[in-house]
Amino acid sequence: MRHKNYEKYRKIIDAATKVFAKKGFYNAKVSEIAQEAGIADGTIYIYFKHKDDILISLFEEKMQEVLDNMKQQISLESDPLKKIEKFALVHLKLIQDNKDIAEIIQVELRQSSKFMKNYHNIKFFEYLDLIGHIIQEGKEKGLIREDILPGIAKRAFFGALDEMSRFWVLSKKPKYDIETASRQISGFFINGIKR
Amino acid sequence: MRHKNYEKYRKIIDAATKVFAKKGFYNAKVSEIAQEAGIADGTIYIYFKHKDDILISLFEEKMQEVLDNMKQQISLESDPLKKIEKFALVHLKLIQDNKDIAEIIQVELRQSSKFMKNYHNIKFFEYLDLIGHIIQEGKEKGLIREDILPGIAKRAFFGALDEMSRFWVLSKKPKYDIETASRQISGFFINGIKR
DNA sequence: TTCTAATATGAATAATGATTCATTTTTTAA
DNA sequence: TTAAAAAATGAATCATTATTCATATTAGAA
Repeated sequence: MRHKNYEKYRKIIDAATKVFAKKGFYNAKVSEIAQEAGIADGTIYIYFKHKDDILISLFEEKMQEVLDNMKQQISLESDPLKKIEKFALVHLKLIQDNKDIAEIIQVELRQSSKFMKNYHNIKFFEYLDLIGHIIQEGKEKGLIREDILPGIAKRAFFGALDEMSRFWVLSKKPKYDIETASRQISGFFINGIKR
Repeated sequence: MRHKNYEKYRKIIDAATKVFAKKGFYNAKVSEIAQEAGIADGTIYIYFKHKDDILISLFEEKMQEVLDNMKQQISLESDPLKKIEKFALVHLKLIQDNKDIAEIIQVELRQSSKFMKNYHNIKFFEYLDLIGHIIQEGKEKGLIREDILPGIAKRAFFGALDEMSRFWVLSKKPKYDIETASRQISGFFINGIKR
């Protein structure tokens, strides 16, 4: 699919991002996406098999961007504890600069587990594993306590950031600025796990 | 509504819990809920205004239970740091013993923000505030650092627990047992915020 | 330029499932 | 015991929308 006419494929993805973010997957009409993209309803079915397929593709595209960006930013730091700080900051910045992505992650990440039992969200696991690897590295360098389980810690840290962004997405006026929130969260996470 | 015949009201709520948990709100048919409850489709509309109303009522009922249970359990501890440990343990236990509730919280808590912009989820905020109050108390007693912001910390802590339960709900075989997970999470949270 | 294949269109289809309501059953109280 | 009210039933309605497809447009090759 994605080769024929990449421009139009992108246009549909972008339109769908907006519409899904505003209405949620189930309340978004395919015709709205078409309208937002400035094309006919039927055209969508040349690029995507069905509505679900739009969501999955969109999610993977977005996650890939996020992933690439995060990897790049993290690679600039060498100290694992600094990497964790950076992760928090970059994640929350991303959410702030791109609420659509945040909403999609928030709602659709949960949806997908329900309406597509078989769709395994590889990209998301990769994202989680970025954190897992940092923690592993920290343990190896003796910076992080031996008893910390990366499988739990990575989820806890992601969950903390994710809940914070859920809050932002919902409230009109963010109560805390990115730097404060990110400093607090990575702050007590790091204090909590360091040797 | 909820006075006429509380038994049947409960029966519908219970049926809906099962069906929503299995299929998710949008894929759950009202007729399935009726069937599960052993009543006619139309009967549901005697007790609830519409499908959304079932979800909202159900959510509030469940949250009330969770809230009462948690308050009770926490009150048994006097040390704020112990209360935090207890919170994690009770939360995760609840999830394990009652996956239906977990799934509803996971998916519908997010949904609701989308499909009912006006529905403000008071019960959920109350739950979050339990954590907030504990942290406040800990600060007052000089057990928790002065610079910790309860508004951020409570969300981070809840988020950590919630992401952990998401993982459980999704995976067939839980990889970590409740005690380990809860000890880890409350462990590094407490280490992270204590003075 | 002209023909063909690839794309795009959007009106029509067709399935779905929430909600209603005329009818039946059950409960209440006189 | 009986009549009125309340509760329950489930078949019929009715709106909603994803998807299809016959037709039209565009692009590319010859």
